[in-house]
Amino acid sequence: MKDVVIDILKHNQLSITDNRLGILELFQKSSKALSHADIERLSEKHFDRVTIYRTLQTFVDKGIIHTIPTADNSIMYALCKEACSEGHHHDDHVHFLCGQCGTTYCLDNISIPEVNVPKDFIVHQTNVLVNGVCKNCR
Amino acid sequence: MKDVVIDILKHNQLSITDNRLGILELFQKSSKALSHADIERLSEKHFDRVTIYRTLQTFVDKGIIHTIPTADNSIMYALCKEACSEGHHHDDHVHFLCGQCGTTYCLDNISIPEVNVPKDFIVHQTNVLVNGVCKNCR
DNA sequence: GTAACTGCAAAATATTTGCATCCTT
DNA sequence: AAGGATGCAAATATTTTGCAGTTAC
Repeated sequence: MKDVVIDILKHNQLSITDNRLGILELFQKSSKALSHADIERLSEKHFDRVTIYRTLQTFVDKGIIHTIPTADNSIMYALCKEACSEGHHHDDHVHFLCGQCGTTYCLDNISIPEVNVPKDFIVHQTNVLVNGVCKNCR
Repeated sequence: MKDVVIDILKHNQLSITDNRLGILELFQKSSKALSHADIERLSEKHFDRVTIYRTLQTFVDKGIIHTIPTADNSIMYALCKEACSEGHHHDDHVHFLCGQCGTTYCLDNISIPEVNVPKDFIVHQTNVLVNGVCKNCR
């Protein structure tokens, strides 16, 4: 586990620090997307609020995690698949938000359907956010 | 124009006030989605910041406007189609966010494709957010 | 040793709440 | 007249910035 996390940091030319290891492990351990508040709450050692902001931003910039647009506009983060690289995200999977427990899932296996936009528009990326009830809450 | 706006308010048992008329007209006039900041900036009479918050919330509750989940997690609002009613939104259209000018469009004519989720999940609503470049910016 | 990272303080920004006043019906 | 809507002040919450001290390499 820790090795994987260290590898990720090395691959992205980031120095190995407690903070980054801890936060990245949280993502590894979690099958769900995490908010800034989740991270503050879940991490055993207390990480400074500001450092968490900066770490998350760094990870997003490096393509290690991605943000998820949610219906209630809270910011959620989740690990990217390998295809992501700096400045270029390819998270073309479906996100599912459970209205009961508030959990956000990345449904990695389900690919995004083609969406037809007007001819004059250029599509870079498509996000699909499904709201409903997850398997644990029904 | 004003008549339409007044009708909308009446249909929703909301009293007719300058504030609501003004904000609702902004949405009518705009082909794009608006943020709280947009509304503060665009409205001719200065509306109190707090009142705008409350008005937007009221409109969302009543199903007059809906929020749009954006990739950068700013909150955008746009008029709902008639099918929306209190507590129940049916905005199953595609939202398009232009990375150049930052404009959010509701592509009303383009319906949401079916998304297959795991059998254990119940789908209530699907949002599709397309990022790219709009016709004006290419 | 040096550059990058962190934590604290504080600034800037965004959102919510309470309450007295005003406006719509 | 009565209830809802507004605006102001202020409380909270969220995010950003500056900087000095610490850590990774």
